[in-house]
Amino acid sequence: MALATKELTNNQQTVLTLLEESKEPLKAYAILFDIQKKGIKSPLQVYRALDKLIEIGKVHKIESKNSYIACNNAECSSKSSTSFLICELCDDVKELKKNNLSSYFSKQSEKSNFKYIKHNLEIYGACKTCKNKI
Amino acid sequence: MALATKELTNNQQTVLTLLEESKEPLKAYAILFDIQKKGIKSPLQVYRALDKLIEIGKVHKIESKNSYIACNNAECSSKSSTSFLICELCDDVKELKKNNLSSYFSKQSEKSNFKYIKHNLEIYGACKTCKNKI
DNA sequence: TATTACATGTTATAATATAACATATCAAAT
DNA sequence: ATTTGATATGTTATATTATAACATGTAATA
Repeated sequence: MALATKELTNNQQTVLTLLEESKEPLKAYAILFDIQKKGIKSPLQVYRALDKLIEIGKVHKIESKNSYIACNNAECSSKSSTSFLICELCDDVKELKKNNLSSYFSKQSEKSNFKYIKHNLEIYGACKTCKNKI
Repeated sequence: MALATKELTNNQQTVLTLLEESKEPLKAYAILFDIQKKGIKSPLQVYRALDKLIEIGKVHKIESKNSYIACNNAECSSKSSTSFLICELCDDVKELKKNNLSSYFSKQSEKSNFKYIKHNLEIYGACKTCKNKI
């Protein structure tokens, strides 16, 4: 069965739904806390679901925040590469979509004789709503 | 006294020297292990030294690896922003220096109505030495 | 010399993530 | 229909990364 249509397991779907409904990135133990009523009892169950969801591109990890965010895969420029805009005032996180960053980074990398495979970009600043407050 | 010439404390200098002499990024507890003979006994002493060194731009954290690397500040394009080339084969890490990434990201961010302040970029791929092995 | 701002030392604990192992599920191959 | 292989689960324990809290020290300065 094709990856795209492969069904998720219960645990994976439970974690994904929670992330999709969340307005903000969630930490693993926050996820655990929120879904204990659905039968998930241990951190490992959460981490395993996250690992799988990340692997298939449904979820990304925001490394500098140890947080996880659901991805609208259709609009995501890449399964493995990630680019985020992180507001330092309100902690809002948005994905930078439909960009040419990969090809740009690939060229930049070549200058250092480095073969680009994927990237993680975290841009910190002020979001639309907060930029006026500065 | 000016920041640039401000002297480091013993703990800070000990941690910085270790990182500067290391060929690879080090984790906090690896640092602790390596310098226990120099009187540093607790994780907190390491983390505090790292915090300060990061603040003044002498050290960067590689978020996706929970590792720390010394920075040759003179060549570093920015104290607060970081850009790394990380080899997935040998784990070698190099800083991307003298680049125009900040202005590029600033423009990209504007398209999303986001005010750029700083960034962290981690590019994964194959380094000069390893790219032939793929 | 009192004040201020950092830095230190120490113990304890919080937060994040994985190891190890026994079972279970389920589609595909025989 | 059964065996196989790959993957997921449940569970307990533990490893790894990082901070809280608080008492003390140090050194420049007002």
